[in-house]
Amino acid sequence: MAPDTGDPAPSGRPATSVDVARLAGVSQATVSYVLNDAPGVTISEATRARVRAAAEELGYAPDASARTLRTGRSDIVLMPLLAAPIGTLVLSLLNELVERLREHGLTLALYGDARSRGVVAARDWTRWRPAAVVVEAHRLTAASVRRLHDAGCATVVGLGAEPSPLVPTMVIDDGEIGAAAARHLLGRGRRNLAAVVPAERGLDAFGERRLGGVTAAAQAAGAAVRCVDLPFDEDAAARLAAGWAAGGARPDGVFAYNDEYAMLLMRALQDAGLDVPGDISVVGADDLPLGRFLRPRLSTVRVAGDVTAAGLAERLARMVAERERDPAVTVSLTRVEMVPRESS
Amino acid sequence: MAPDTGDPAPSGRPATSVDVARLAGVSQATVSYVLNDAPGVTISEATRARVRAAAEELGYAPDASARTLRTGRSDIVLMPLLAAPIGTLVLSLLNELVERLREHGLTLALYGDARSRGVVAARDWTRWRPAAVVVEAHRLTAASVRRLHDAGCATVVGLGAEPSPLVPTMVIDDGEIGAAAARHLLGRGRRNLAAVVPAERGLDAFGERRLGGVTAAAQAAGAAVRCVDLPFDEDAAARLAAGWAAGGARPDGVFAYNDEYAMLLMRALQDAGLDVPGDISVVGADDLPLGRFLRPRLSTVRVAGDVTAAGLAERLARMVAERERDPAVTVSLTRVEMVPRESS
DNA sequence: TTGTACGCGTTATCAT
DNA sequence: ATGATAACGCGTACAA
Repeated sequence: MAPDTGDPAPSGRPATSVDVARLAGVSQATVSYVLNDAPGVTISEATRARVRAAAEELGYAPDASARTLRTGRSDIVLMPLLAAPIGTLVLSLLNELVERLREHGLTLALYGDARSRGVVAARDWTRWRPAAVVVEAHRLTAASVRRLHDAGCATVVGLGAEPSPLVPTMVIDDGEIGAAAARHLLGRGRRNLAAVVPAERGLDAFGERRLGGVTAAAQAAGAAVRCVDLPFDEDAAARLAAGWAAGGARPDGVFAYNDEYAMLLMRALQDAGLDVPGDISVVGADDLPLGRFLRPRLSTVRVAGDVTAAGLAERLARMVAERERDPAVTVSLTRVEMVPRESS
Repeated sequence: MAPDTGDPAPSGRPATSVDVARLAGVSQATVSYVLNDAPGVTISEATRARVRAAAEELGYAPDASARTLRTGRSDIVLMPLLAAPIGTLVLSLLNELVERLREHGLTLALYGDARSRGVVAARDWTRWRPAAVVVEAHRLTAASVRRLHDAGCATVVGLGAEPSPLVPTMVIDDGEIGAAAARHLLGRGRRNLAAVVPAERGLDAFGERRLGGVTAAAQAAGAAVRCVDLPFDEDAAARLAAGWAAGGARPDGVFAYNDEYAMLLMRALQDAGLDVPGDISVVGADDLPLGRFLRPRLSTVRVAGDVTAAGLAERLARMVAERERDPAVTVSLTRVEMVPRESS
């Protein structure tokens, strides 16, 4: 561990701008001007240097609350807790997103209040005077958006399946995922489709959307889709597969909610003596690396391949800077791509 | 969408405690006393009711920065960005952890500065006067811990492979994972072990630790361990498997860095005509649900099965309340459990 | 460049 | 027993 040569004066409380001013022999105002590169003030280079040296020597870092209190706006991007589905997408980017936001001077704060919405929630969110609030669009109301703006929030960004009429939205279109899978299966000549979704639906509107996409695409092609609720459980999958193996109304193409469900299902089908894709084609979603280790390799729908944390952070920073409030603005987080492999 | 009956007066800027005082016909101080249930002051129930009603009517929420500025401490738990390995464990709990922290009045803020450490980093972290900082222990130094405490931080919690001499630590003991796997393989009569770890080591001291555990356990039993660097890549795995199938010095038991590596490896071994576990036993780590869908089912080492987000939040809240600073305090986040299945 | 008012909630001190 | 007054924390920005 390297020796830690930090503050030469690790004494008592952190230094304030007054301390810096005293050490540099200038006024507190000058310190502020220099360190913020304030426009419209002229300060000699010599003074600037003295101030900066003093700040460095004292290890000065401006108190965020004091600055926020004065300016009425913090550098916080507040993300009230995301419900599971959106969470998985964003969470996978989280590590890098945080870092990238930092490069734009923004701090990500997570807020845990999954159940409240509307103005009641907005009251809470405004307590830190965030520069931006990024939240599932369905938790917003006209009044809550107004409240956030009134509190100095530069931009309120919605997340959801479709553009919000209230705020600029980042759209996560799960319907398109199901649709891509369905079109693929139909293109392979499958006419009798099934969609396997988690048994506990309603918990996530996610599966619902993916299912909706399948249905729409199939109907457009005049094909049938049946929906199968399946707990994530080997026994349940085995029962389902046994039924299909026994010859009951067996689909010839299945879209699974995600790759994990696809793997569960494929395993069960094979154990029941069915051939994949001979008897039944299987398509998953999310493109887990593990899908390639199956035999046959799992076909899947890849999502958001080109949505990078850097890009998101960049976009967010711009929306803050420009106080973007136009509900017509939408950013699509889901670029969907079918990845055909051997299972279909 | 429900109608949003929030503030009856959605006017201009958010209400302040002065507004509440005026409406309730009391002083600003009284508002503070009432809403904070201040001890040592006596205020009539009638007044309390008036204050609360006024606050409710105005949709009053105290400004967090003002409160922080005054008290010198915020309700923020700051987690400077975590490097990959620890990230996966914590990240999986993140959603719920955030919510649970909220129940204790704490807000989680993520901070993106992965590369700085010591006092330089601590300066940055103190800007929000966090109630707690939770960070990888190796990024701390004596001076930085002092700085954090000086800035009012109630507790600094380290994360790491071993207890830190500086702060109470949450220990993630990866060595024990490798050791559990090795003991299991040895107990199955395997004497010629291999550990498969990611090719780009050093990037994560994680694999290093798991490997160390394997080695130690094997040595204790007088068995051999060879270390194999493997890129996460089907071709590389195929080449490795082909070599072993050709009869070269083939191990009879393999511990893979994690379940994903185990799946990659098992697939390659089987494709190369080797029998698992007949020729080679395979053990992974992390207990991914998908391991059960392999044939044979994947044996694995389960980690942190009983570390819940609620428990962590509870612990953290207590450490804040008690200003826990004793480096002797350690919380183990890794309870390791061998889960034998068919692959070993 | 500097003096100073200001933003808002907390708490010690003082007055009924 | 109840509640008001006022100082304070720290950085920012306007008037001087």
